[in-house]
Amino acid sequence: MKTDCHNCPLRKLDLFDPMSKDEVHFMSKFKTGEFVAQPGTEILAEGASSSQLYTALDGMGLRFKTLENGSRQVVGFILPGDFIGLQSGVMGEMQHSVEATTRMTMCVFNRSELWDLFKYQPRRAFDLTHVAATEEYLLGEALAAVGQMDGYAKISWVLNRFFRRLTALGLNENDQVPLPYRQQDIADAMGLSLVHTNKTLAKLREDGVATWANDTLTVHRPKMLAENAFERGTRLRTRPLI
Amino acid sequence: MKTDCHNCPLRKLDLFDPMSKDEVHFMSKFKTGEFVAQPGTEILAEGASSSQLYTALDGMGLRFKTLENGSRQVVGFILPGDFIGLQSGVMGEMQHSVEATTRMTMCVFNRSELWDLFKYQPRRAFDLTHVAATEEYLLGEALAAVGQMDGYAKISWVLNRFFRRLTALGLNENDQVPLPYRQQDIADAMGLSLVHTNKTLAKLREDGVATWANDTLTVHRPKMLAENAFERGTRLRTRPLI
DNA sequence: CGGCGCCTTGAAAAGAATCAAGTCTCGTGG
DNA sequence: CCACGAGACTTGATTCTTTTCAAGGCGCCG
Repeated sequence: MKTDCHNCPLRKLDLFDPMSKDEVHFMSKFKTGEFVAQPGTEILAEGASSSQLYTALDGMGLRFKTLENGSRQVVGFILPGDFIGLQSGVMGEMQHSVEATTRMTMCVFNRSELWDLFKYQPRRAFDLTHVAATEEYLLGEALAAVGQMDGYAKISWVLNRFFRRLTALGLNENDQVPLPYRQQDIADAMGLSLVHTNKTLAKLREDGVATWANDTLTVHRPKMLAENAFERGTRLRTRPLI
Repeated sequence: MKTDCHNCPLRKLDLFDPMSKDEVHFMSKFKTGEFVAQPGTEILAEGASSSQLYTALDGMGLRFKTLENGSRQVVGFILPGDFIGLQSGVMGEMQHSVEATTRMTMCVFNRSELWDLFKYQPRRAFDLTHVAATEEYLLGEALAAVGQMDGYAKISWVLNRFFRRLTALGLNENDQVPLPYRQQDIADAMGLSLVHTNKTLAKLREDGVATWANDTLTVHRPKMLAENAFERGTRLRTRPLI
């Protein structure tokens, strides 16, 4: 195991709630190892029951559902610190698939030990519920964007969200953040066609708002981007790290 | 308090997981009273931190977010058995508003006692997390429908969902279920305009699939409705009742 | 009886999907 | 070293779904 929980690089970020010594100790016992997924690998499959749960430590991925009619809905983007497998852990099986976009490193936990967490670490159990509620919140925001905004606002919304999340993770350098996804991924997330997504990105570029090229997103006018996305003045919301 | 947890009418349904004697006892202490909301009343407001949490006992309501541009996204429909206020309980404030559509009766819990649940009832805490994960699952399904389906499929999807949920609650009589919402609510849930929603409902009626009138949904061809909605052969999924 | 809320319907306008090429980059193999 | 091909990105033209606009109808309550 390369990364010991005691010097977890993620926990140091302001984005995540601090953890007590005891909690860190519990987590380091709870963590059974590390797992590296290569780009394009499926980490969890929709409908599958996994005996492992993960926390993304490094790299990026995405969550998606495949419909009967063949289309794909991206239900979330996985960035470092995100917990993977909650549904499998508490409901028995995943309701969406998870795939690695870049090379990903993940902390591995045994599902069978999840019960210990509830039994002996109520504080951590509460945090896990917090994580679940946060997921629900994020999905609600996404639903509102997909359901109510037009194309220009949708793309602004998703880029703004990436910009803010990645900035909180300390990955912002001169208003540039890494964004290794494909346009098709963003299209499938926002319920737009690839062509329309592409044209909308071009418009945002022409408008001098943001440029996304070479796996890098550059935001020239952060305020304008946030306005386009109807962002409310939301302060940084800290959350627990599992 | 009118309804004692010991003879809770909801718990008897197959839809909900059984509860141990001890758990029922804990819940009846956890429940501090009952609350009746009149139609149109706001039960919880987005951004507000409530000191009370609820479980819908009777009646129907809806969850929604209001965007800066004035539009409204319905993020969920509340039916008997649904837990209300999870986000407020664990994250400190609600991320969407909750409103009563019909007259609603709710079990009331004190947020301050939620911690006891985690500390002394790990099994119930697990169930609460299960509820949170279920919410996430339902939102994911809705996101896929709103993002990937066309109007006809979206309306089929939401009607089919109501039909199945209400049937599981024992409210199906001769393929008729109560549906006291307005067309605007369904439109705001599926990201369609009121006009288009209305025309699509007319089409489903003409096609002999389903008729929705007088707060009652009649499904003439359940199989066809399910097919239109791209429903996968999902068996009834039981869930915990809080 | 009047007004308000909700449902219904037709016509016009707009936004987004689809169709159809064409370009660029990068890794592979001749 | 260069031709080749796959995958991703661009762009224009056309089609069609969905929205917007506009108006009328129905039922219920004061």
